Amino acid sequence: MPRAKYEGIYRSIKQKIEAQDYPYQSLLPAESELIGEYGCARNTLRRALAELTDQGYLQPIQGKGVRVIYRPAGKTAFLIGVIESFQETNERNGLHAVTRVVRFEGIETDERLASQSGFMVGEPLWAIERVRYLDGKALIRDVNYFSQAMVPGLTAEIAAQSIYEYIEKTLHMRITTTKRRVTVERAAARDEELLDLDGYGSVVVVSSLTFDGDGLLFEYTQSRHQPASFCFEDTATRRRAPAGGEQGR
Amino acid sequence: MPRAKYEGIYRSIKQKIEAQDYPYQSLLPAESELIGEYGCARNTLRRALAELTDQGYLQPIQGKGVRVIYRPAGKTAFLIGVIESFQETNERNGLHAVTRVVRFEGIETDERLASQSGFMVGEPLWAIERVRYLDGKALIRDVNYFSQAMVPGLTAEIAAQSIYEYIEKTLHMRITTTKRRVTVERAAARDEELLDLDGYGSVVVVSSLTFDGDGLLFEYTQSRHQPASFCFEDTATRRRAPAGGEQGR
DNA sequence: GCCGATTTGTCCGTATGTATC
DNA sequence: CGATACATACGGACAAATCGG
Repeated sequence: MPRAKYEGIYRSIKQKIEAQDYPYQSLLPAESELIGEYGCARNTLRRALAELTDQGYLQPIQGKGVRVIYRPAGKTAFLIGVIESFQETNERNGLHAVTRVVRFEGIETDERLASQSGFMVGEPLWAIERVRYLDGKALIRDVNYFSQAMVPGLTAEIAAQSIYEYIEKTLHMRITTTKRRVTVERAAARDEELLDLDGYGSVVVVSSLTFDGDGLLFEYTQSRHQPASFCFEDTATRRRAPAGGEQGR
Repeated sequence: MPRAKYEGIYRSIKQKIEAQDYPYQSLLPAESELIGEYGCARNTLRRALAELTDQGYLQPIQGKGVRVIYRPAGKTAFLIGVIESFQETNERNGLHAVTRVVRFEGIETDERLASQSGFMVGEPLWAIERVRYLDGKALIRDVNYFSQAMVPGLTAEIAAQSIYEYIEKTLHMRITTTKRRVTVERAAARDEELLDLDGYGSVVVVSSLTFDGDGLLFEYTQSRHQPASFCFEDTATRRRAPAGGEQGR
């Protein structure tokens, strides 16, 4: 069960929202009521609500209440603000996935890679290239670089399964933060060769940096997607002032 | 000035990180020290740190400290988890932008639009189509639908400037939450006609729903980008367990 | 391996400010 | 104006993880 009380509350409310027990556009019961229901302090409840707000489920309105702005959506390739492995994503969406490893070797970080990734020049890395098939079509080409020092004992066999599972279950390492950047590039020759591009001349490139539980970089990955199969969702909130100057109003 | 104390602390620390006063990979001073420095309660400081953690600046490590994982990056088209208007984005990046309105009319929500956007069938909308030029090249085609009831008095002239500025400054309405979805589509005939696609046969489509301060939907937009000029960043954090079951470990 | 100091994580209770109705 | 609801801030208590002796 959830280690933390606020997390249990978070899950409970999230579940009620998804079940439309708290329907779209309705107001949640007041904080004071929820506090009674869950038997917790105000701060604890508010922490749970804050998380749901960040994920685009709720919208608090001062002096009025907390509005539900979640609506059931179609299946998507990514969850909002959450790290998921390729495996996990497809299991969640009920798809049959196959991975083929087309390259696996030890290399040393060169200048170009260092500037892209943030690894030190000369640091030994595992360079892995994999093609991901969904329902028989080659849709994603992943190029991973893992620190050899931080992820020892990696093999092509593990790469064919789930590297994340190996890292978490076997090495007992915690994956905590990932920074992603999404761009679109013209398809390289190797993209054309390995992927079913279906007439698209371009690929969606998701570049990501992953940090472990100590805040140390251990992975740099370029994930190149066939465009039609790519989808990404995000929720943003408006901050106070647009950076520059504060005007009175 | 920042209304809230935690926000001042947030900005101060953020600025020190960006100035590499707290360098990449270093540990922040302990909470107890920062509390002394800012003269605040622990919770207040922690709120500021939490925000920086969400934005990918910090990585807290229980029992150890808080690690800085921010590195100065190149200019990007979008900020992480923050709502910005087209105008604001380009001012921040020092680019010269021009907007041309190619369509402006009142319509009623039909079935198809209702299912995409969440507006009620029959609800009167403003339908606006605009092309955005950066340094003389047509890079973005925006198709906006605004609720007439919630955004009265909209004109083509305002659309040529900044609709968000009109909404916030004149209507005194607050923009609070935006849900975005990023996909890639083959270029439509109208994309080819209006945009400088530079040989790309596809466009990046950012569909977004925007809610006002009361949690009510007032805008649905499709923003179609020339692929080369598109960039999107995100920071994700790993949650406890992958949904399914809790295994002991 | 244990213990104690340090540091972050969670939770509580309370007081005050501010927006809505 | 008062009642209600969310927003901010404080201070304290204990738990859990890390690290060094």
